[in-house]
Parts: sequence; C-alpha cells; structure tokens
Amino acid sequence: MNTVASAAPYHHGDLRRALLDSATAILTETGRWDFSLREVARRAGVSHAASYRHFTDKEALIAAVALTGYETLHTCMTTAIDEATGAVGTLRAIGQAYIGFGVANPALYRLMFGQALPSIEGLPPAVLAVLTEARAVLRGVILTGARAGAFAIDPEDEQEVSVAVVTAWSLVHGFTLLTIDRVVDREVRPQVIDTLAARVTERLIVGLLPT
Amino acid sequence: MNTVASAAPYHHGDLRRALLDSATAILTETGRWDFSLREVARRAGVSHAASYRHFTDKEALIAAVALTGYETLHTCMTTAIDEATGAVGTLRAIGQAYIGFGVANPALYRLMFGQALPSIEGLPPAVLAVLTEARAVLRGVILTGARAGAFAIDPEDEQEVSVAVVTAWSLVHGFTLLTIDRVVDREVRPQVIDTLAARVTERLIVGLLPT
DNA sequence: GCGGTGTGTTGACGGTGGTAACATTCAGCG
DNA sequence: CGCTGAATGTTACCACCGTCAACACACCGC
Repeated sequence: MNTVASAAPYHHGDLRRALLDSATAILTETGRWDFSLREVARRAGVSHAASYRHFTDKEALIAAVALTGYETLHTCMTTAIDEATGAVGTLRAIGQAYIGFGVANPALYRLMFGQALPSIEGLPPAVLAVLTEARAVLRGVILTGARAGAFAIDPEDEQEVSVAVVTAWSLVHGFTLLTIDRVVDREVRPQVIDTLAARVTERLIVGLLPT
Repeated sequence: MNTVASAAPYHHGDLRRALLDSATAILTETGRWDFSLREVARRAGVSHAASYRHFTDKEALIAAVALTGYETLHTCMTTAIDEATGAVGTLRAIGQAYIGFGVANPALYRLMFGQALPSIEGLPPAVLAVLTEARAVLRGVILTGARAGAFAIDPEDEQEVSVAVVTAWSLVHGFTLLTIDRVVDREVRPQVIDTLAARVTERLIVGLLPT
C-alpha cells in the first residue's frame, strides 16, 4: 500500500501533525475557535476518537494550536528585532511585527489570547515559557534604550521599567484586538491599517522619548 | 397563589429578567462565558426550552448579557466624566473608570469584547449604539483637550485625532485584558493593580501633553 | 513467527442547542 | 360568568458533541 508520499513514520502517518493542520485550517477558514473535535478528525480522515491517542483533551489540542501561534509570533518578533537598529527602531519594529502577526492571523490570535484556555495558569509549560520570554525580550529592549538615554526612563527604577513594558504591551495587544474585532474599522478606512498601526506605535514611542 | 412579591406581570413571572440574572450569576461565579443554555434555564427553575420564548438563540441571550455590560460600562464612564475637571483630568478619569470596570467584572468584560459574538457586525443594534457612543465620548474629550491646547494634537487634523482616540482605547483595552488574563501579575504584585493602572494611564497622558 | 505495544475504530453514554407538538394560563369581551 | 385566542411554559425528540471502554489492526524487537 505504498503511495507516492515519502516517509510515513507511523501506522497511518503523522496523525498528530495532521490533526493540528486540520484544526488550524478550520480556524483560519471559519475564523472561529469553537470547532468540534469530531470535525477536525473528519477532516483529517480519521475516526472521531483517534485524536485521543495524541491529545488528552480537546483543550490540549487547542493549546497545541495556540503553542504554534506563540512560536510563530516569537519568530516574527525576533526577526523584526534582528533587522532593526537602535532602541527606538527596535521598539518600533517589535510593535509592528506584533500587530502585523495579529492582524494577519486574527482567529489564531484570538485563540491565543482569548478565553479558550482556562486562565493563563494551567497552561502547558511550553506556552508559559514562550510568553515569559516574549516579555523578557520586550523588557530588554526598553531597558537597553533607557540605559542609552533613548527613553525618558530611569533604568534603575524597576517599577518604572515595568510600567513601560506593560504600557507597550497593552497598547499593541489592545490595538490588535480592536482591529481584529473590527471596532476600529469605522474610525478609519481598513486599507490603512498598517499606517494606523505605525502611527499608534509612534504615539507610544513619542511618549517614551526624553523631552 | 399570591406570594409576597409585587406585580408579576406575566404567566410565571418576569422570566426574561430571571434568565438574564441566572446567566450573569453563572458568568460571575464560574468566570466562563461558555455556559449551557440548559443550565441557565435549570437555575431559573424552568424547562430548557422556555428560554426560546424570550431569546431566539443562545447567542441572543449572550448578546443581551453583553448589552447590560455595555450599559454599565457606559454609566461608569459618564459618572467618571462628571466628577472630573479639565481635559487631562477627564481623560485620566475615563481611563481609570474603564480599567476599573473591566478588572471588577473580568468574565463579563471578556464576554463583551471576546469571541462569543460573531464579529462586531451582526450584533444587536443596541450594542453597536452603545459602542459607537462610547467612542464618540472619548473622541469628544480628546478633541476638547486638543482645542484647549492641553494635548499636542491638531484638533483640525481628523486623522491625528483618530489616532489619539484609537491609541487611548487600545491602551486601556489591552491593559484591561492583560490584567484579566493574569499576564501582568508576574510583572508586578497584584495588589498594586490600581497603581499600575494609574501609571499606565499616566504614560498615555504624558505622551499626549505638549512639549 | 510471535507477542506486546502503539495506533486507529466502533459503539455507547450523558449532555447540548434547537424544533415541534402539546399544555397551561392570562387578557379581553360577550 | 364563560368563551376564545394569544402568550407562555413543558414534553418529547433530533442531530451533534466530548469522552470513554472495548475491540481490531499493524508494526517492533525477539
């Protein structure tokens, strides 16, 4: 029963990956994260109970999908950082990359930061690790900028740095969600989302610059 | 069969209100918006199909709950505005009221701005109306401040005003969600959320002040 | 070749959203 | 008062869902 496909490492193939792909496909097509496990299985061409050999739960499947999202977001941000120069430029790049990812993958973004997962605790450690690292990266950029005098922040004041981190994250997170939820559309024309994102990010940066 | 209660305008009482109350109770108790319609009915002491006499859909029930949330948020903001003076003070008051509402009603807030509703279009017109008005209020405050010279914004530049509006809304929205989702907790101690909210709001205002 | 283990299937259970047919109660009107 | 129709609530049912246990198959090392 050898078909054209290359290595099929298991019994019937790499079902875990197939399920993940099906779930992601449904997610991006319908824009909804409340798909049924059975539909995912159906789409992957297996029986409805097969997924339980690879995911303990429906929630585990969703968490796995979310994890891929976190990883993609992470690489988006790191490549953006690599291509940017200077504290201000780096912060700008991070913001734009973050917003760009969210707007490009609205359903996935909502799944990642939505409700599906039971509060942030109780998530798979891998997810928490990526989140924590993302925040650390942001903090590092702001701290570097503060030390270089690019931002009006005392690098020794832990609280002040934290406030800046939370502010920046809140802004891009909120903007991304408002855009995804089309709350923003009626304020500006949709084709200028990039421009709007840039200007919103700029507002943040202006607020951080030394006078 | 007259009980102590006053007018029971209908057959078995004001079931619509009772269902709404049950749903809200479950929401605040469990913190999850994905309750079952049947549980709501059970809690209200009626059969599971009774709700269909008052709400066309489960989604309609959820939308009705969300509407009460929007209205509460609206009154929170307007009373905050009434008690504040000056453009800067008003903006600060709005931000704090908004964040305060979200943090005090996490589940409701998530339901309002989450995923349960199918994008922002297709919502009951009443919901859209409240949202639109909220944005108009915010815009008015910023515009007034810009005209008075309290903010470094050209009041005649529609785009610039819009950017400021979206920035402000994004910031409070994002901060509220990050706080609700406990993403922020490990950055600062939880008992200082108010302080943090104040300082984050302050960062926004500083960014708007004229140099 | 053989047994065990990993993998997928079948079938069942309780629970869910939604509908249709039925039962009940209320309001209006003679 | 008694009748009638509409509003309200109940029962019974459907297809579907998540999950589990029992079963069937296919691959591995021996």
